[in-house]
Amino acid sequence: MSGGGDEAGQQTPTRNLILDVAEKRFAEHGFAGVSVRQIAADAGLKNQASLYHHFKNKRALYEAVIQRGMEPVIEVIARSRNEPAGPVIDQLIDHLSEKPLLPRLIWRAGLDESDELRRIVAQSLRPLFDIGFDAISRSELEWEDEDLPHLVFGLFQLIFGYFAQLSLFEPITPTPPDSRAAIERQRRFLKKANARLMGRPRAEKSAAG
Amino acid sequence: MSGGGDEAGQQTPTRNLILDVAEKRFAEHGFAGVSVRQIAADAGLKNQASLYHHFKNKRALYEAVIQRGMEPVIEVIARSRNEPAGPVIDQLIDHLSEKPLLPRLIWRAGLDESDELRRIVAQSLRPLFDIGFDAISRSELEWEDEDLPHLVFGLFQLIFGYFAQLSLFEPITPTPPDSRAAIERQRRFLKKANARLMGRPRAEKSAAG
Amino acid sequence: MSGGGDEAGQQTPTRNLILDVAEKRFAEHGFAGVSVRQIAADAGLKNQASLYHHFKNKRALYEAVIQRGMEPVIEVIARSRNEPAGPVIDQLIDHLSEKPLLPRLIWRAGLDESDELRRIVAQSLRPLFDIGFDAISRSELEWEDEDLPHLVFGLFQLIFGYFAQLSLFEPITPTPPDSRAAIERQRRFLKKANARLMGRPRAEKSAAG
Amino acid sequence: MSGGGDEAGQQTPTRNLILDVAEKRFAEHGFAGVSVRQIAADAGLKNQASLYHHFKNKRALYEAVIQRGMEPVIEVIARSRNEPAGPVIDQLIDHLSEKPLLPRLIWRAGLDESDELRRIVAQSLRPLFDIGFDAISRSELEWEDEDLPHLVFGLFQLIFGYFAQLSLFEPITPTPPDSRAAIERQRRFLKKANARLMGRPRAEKSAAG
DNA sequence: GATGAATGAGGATTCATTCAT
DNA sequence: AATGAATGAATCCTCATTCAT
Repeated sequence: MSGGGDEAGQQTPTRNLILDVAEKRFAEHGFAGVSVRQIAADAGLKNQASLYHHFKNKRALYEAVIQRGMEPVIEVIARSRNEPAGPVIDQLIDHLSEKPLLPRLIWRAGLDESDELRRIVAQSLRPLFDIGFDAISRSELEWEDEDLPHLVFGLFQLIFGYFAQLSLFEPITPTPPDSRAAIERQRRFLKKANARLMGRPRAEKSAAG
Repeated sequence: MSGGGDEAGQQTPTRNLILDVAEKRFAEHGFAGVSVRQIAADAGLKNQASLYHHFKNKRALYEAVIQRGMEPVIEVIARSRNEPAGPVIDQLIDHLSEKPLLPRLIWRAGLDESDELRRIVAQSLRPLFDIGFDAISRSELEWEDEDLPHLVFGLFQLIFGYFAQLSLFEPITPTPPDSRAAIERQRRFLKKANARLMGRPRAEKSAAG
Repeated sequence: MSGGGDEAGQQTPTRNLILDVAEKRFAEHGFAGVSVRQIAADAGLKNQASLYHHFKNKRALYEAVIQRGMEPVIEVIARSRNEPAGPVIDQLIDHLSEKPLLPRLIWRAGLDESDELRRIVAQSLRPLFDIGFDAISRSELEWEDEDLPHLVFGLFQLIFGYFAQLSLFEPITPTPPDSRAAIERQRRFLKKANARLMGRPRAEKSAAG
Repeated sequence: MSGGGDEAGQQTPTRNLILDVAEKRFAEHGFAGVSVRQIAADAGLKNQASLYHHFKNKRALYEAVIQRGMEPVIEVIARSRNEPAGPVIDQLIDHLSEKPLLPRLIWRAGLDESDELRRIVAQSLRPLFDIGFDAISRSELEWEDEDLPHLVFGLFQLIFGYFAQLSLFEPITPTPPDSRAAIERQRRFLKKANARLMGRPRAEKSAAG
């Protein structure tokens, strides 16, 4: 849960600076769309060679970025074990909306590239999925067992997808999708949607009965 | 001197062949992750130069691929006007699962690149969103007006996201996410989810009662 | 004196059109600086291939342009045989200032490229040089025989150089170097310079004495 | 990330070597007529990429070549301030004949390309023109004021033109135009011509009187 | 006489990476 | 820890040219 990783991640300031700018670039343009030169330049290095002092190669840098990016998400999730879904969603939204690069980074990594990368991401998301399963199993709703993975994955799509693909949302929303207001609407929407999907209907039913 | 006018799209076989292989590559690796050389080679061209007879440059080819890819989706949607949501979902799933490259292509284009590309995609999705609005407005559910865009966008995420990010789903599903069985489960899940989100359950409930 | 050349120069309108636009481009950017594609496009051809119906290859086109360009210059010079230098200068200036591409074309060809080209140009200029020799030999001035080629070549430089390198003249002239006024000044200058160089001054001197 | 600041011109040996071979090539074939690959190869680089460590791009290299080439010319001229025209001509001839690439380089740059280049050249020649004006204004000759720029420019043509277009001179000279003998003849010619143009005649007149 | 298509070679430039300093 | 220099391979794209139609 510490993250670990190939080179254990020493914490020099330059290394962190590189990770910062790389995160930004990779989130925006993907692995293949970014050059080492650009990252080095953004990090204030006068030479690309310097970067190789901190990371074995471009791919290692990419993976370090992903790993570092996933860490806080994992923490948020870990902290939420045994909490009800509502607060988890809240915390995820808080985190994702404060670090807008993160969802795109994860989104891309899941879409992109080698098995290796996807394994990292999938593995990191595992706890989130588990929480989902837990929460569902505590609720009394008529989903069949075989539906559960689809439901969990769907919730993941709803939560992360919004922040990852903000720009596609733009044409149909009155205020910019990354505005405070829009994010709060999305928060409310997600909670309602979650409630409906997770079985509030039943509650309503019993209330109605 | 050639270029294949922006939207004209003459239908020479070579041009189509190029589009086919480019679609595959772009869907798999994204714009920056594919080289013109590779596409040309895949298309059986002895030389990259030949490709430039059909497309002004790499980007133009990419956009042509997107445009061609979006077309059938748009048709499916257009045909579904005034139909209930259920069948629309069915048709979308049929289409997306038969053309597995398409969702990833769209997903990437929405994530990626220039405003231009995103405009194409967003514009193409517009009718889908409109159908969503229509369907919702006909249902009797307690969504507030300002929630509607979020709901519509959420449904889009649920439908396309599954096919676009199959591989992230793999660790938590018993059968491969692109297997017949998994797709049918996803279909059922989507319909149930849609029903719950859209509020139809109520009708069913009352009917059942 | 007809020009002749490799392919005898049929006179189709397209061929002439190509020559026109090629002349312009070659004069402006030199042989290597122009692409066949550009010339074809300028000539309204939809395809570069069409150009090869009229000229064996790029080089042949270039030579045809030079040859065609030199022709009228040669004629002007030929007509001037046995005339005094003054009128020859006048006619040359008239011609060069009306066809501003010509001097640059010749200038470049003399500077550029293969022996072949330079031979064409040098050969075409031969009569001009001969006229120079004639005129000088008729004047009574103290140039020694071995100076004569230098003098003749110098006059060539003065006459053609002005029009070929207008832009270098720009910073030191009050009116644009290709303006009517500037050209008339250059005309007057050339005549005076010629008179001084060729020895007419003497006549003036003796007249003055 | 490198680039060799616009006018800084660090003096690494490789950089100078590149400049040397580029000067030669550019003088002979012009900007468009030379490939970066050729220059890199001539400079002993195993790879074109190395060249880009020293110059941002081909054009920057070209401009550096021009700038470096103009420098000594400018110095020669600067040193000659307030000297009579004769010695200036001598020094220019010495310099130009020892560096035979230079005149062609300048000639081409003045003929060629972007405003930028021409500005560099024109600006560099400015002092030469000024010296010309000075010399003329000290002589007592009947040129009218408005003729002066033309006269100065004419002298420039005579001096540089010979060396720039040697090959056109070849057919009419007994010894090769770049032979010692021919250059000395040109030197004598230029001085005589200068004397005649600049008004020494008068001096002769007064001497005769 | 004109054109669409194709192609080998080469254009400039950038890639990620290494190595000596 | 950082950098200047170098490099092989690859990038996208254009070159001049040919050929079937």
